[in-house]
Amino acid sequence: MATPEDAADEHVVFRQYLDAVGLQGLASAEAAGLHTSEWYALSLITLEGGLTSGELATRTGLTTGATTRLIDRLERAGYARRAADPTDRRRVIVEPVPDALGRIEEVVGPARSHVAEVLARYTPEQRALLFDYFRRAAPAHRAATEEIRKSATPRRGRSARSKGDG
Amino acid sequence: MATPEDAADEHVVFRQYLDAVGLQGLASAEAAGLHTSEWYALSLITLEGGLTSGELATRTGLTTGATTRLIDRLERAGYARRAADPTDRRRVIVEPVPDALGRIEEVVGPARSHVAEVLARYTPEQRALLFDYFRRAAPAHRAATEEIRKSATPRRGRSARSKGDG
DNA sequence: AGCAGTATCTGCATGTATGCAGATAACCGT
DNA sequence: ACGGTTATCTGCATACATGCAGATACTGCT
Repeated sequence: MATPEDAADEHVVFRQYLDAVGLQGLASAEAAGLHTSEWYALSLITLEGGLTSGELATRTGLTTGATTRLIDRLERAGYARRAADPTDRRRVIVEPVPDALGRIEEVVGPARSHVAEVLARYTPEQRALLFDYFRRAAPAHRAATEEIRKSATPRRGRSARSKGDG
Repeated sequence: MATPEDAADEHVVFRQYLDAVGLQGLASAEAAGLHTSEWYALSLITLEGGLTSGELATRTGLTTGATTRLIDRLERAGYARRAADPTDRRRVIVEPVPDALGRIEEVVGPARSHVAEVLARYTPEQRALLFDYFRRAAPAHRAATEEIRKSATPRRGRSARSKGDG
């Protein structure tokens, strides 16, 4: 289980796995009727429980103006809502609608059952190990995301164009 | 490791894990300078080694016209290229450029190292189990993706509008 | 050879996400 | 109370992905 060949194999296996999970996320987003920026933002606010518009702008890398529209869309789609910040009335706290998670779960449902089938083939001890991994890997992936986003090459249509761009 | 509370816990852990992986995929796509449809298409062609334009259209759910443009963008971005089908000269085979995978790996690099750190904390036997899971889970996620895409509610701006839509 | 069917590409129109800059409202220190 | 600062929103302009319909090139059958 540790020959050089296996290492290369692991490489491929892992890539394909990440790919499959990522693509499933894409499909989920689309099924939920959300574009990636919206999906990303929704993920952020559900994870944090709520973020101010400005925070959301920073985290998504969008301008505050674009973020306002993003929140509009999220609200219109029924996934999030604006709430007042009791300590600062300028601020807008964007929080997930109570059953936003439920609606997402519904979309992701098929995935869950397919994976559940796979998980069912393991012993309780093995499952425990897997969940231990999930627990530890999630923060690692989040850290990686931060890193990737920081290094992201601005794309066509993104910011940093020589001309006005918009 | 199997009380009802843990089940709920597992639910959350798994959701957050999937979320983290999915978001990392999004970040990778963006870092690669690709939109989600392009990322998805690229994934398909690398996985299959090559697809005809029509096949790609079917698999992505786009029209053939939109697919042509998609291929254009993928080509322009240097990830894919058009090749002639020797058996049918009408056909165009879209295949990944030789080092497309390498460029993607580069983008995903940070993720790999973060996760590698996590994996390093396990024993070889445990790692073997984890990779066994990756191997089995990937097809499950792909199946789930298919299912989700099939059930996908056409979104605003998508097809199935009462009027011309475009 | 001719014709119907098929695969891809192109022209045109549209919806939409986004950036930028200015407007508005609220906070905070003096 | 006032002025500077900060948070969000709105108006305008732009780029772009996509759909649809027609054009073009090729295949396979008769």
